[in-house]
Amino acid sequence: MRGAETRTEIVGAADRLFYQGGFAHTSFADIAAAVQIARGNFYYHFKSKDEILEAVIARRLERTTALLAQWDEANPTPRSRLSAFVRLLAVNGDKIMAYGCPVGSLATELSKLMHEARGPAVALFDLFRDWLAEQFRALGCSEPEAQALHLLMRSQGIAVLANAYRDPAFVAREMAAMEDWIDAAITPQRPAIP
Amino acid sequence: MRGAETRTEIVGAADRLFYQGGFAHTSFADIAAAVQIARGNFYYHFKSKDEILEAVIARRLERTTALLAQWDEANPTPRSRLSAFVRLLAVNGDKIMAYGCPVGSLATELSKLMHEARGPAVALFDLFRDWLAEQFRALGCSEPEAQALHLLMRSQGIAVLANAYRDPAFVAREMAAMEDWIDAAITPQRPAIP
DNA sequence: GTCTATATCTCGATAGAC
DNA sequence: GTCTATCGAGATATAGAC
Repeated sequence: MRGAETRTEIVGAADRLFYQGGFAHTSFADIAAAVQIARGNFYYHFKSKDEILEAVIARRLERTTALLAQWDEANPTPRSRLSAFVRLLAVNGDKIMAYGCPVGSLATELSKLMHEARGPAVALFDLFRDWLAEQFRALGCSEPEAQALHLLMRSQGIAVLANAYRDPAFVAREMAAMEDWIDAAITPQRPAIP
Repeated sequence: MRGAETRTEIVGAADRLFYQGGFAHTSFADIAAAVQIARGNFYYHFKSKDEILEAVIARRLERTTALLAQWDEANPTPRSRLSAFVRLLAVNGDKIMAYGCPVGSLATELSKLMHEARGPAVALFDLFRDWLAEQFRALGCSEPEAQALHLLMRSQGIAVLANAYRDPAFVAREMAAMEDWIDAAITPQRPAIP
């Protein structure tokens, strides 16, 4: 029963290497070196490289779902849950500055490769979008989906520029701006001239 | 003197193919098929694939500089110039939904490849950042560089999600939100309690 | 299950005829 | 300047011993 364990290690290493170096640029030799197994051994666990990618995306979907559930548990109010999302940019700050956002960069790469796994990769965005929309809905906002996509859009823009410029001050400033935008978005609108 | 013409065609085709399919995934065979020359002929014009990438980035820097100058000429006010930047998302809407932003996706890819041309690719961001900051400065804003990076951040986030979801309504909505943000940013602040 | 050895392909790059 | 022919490296994938 060592097999299942090896398979898990392969998927974990592939997940990390696909994030750090991209899917196409990561070879079996790279993964084999990380897991310390022979190249030929891959094909006992996976039929092809695309099948490893499928498993990596499935793993990310599981872990993201678990992360969102953990955020639900740790934060009692929808407002504090939105802050948990914003804080992810700080928690993963160093990785984002080095490699960008794992969700966005994979979706962009698979789009350019016209890879069939592009759809499943975009499903990772769906998880965040639906969870964010749920929070805005709970706060009584009028357009929870649009507001969810707006926050997702900001996180992606921040990740791209954080990776380009590698400036922690930029990330901190834009995180604060996200918090301000959230506060304004969930404040009931008053007419300009009362 | 056909040589210079061929070189220009190679760089133009490489520019388009690097954008559509990514740098690493685009082969000499792909470029050769587009320009209709033999593979071996590349090495009369370029020493290596990296040298073609250098030429592509140089071409993009030139063309972006020309675009910004054209925006300056066509728009008399700094405010209308900022709108020209926003409108780029609509002008290139179909390409962005299909391939993402050419600047952001190249910078992200070269970062993952740890390619030496990452710096020159990020210089494309600098052109937009400095030009945007110039407009905010002309409008008397207090933090023109930060505001420039904020607009750049939004355009990148919109491009990533536009490529993921391919929803023109999302792009249109976020373009309008960018215009609203600009109007609020350039409005002289009044104290909350007059 | 894991290994070694190898087949097959594509890539970037080179050599030399024209 | 452009071509054909080809090299060597590295990729995915397969075959078969253990």
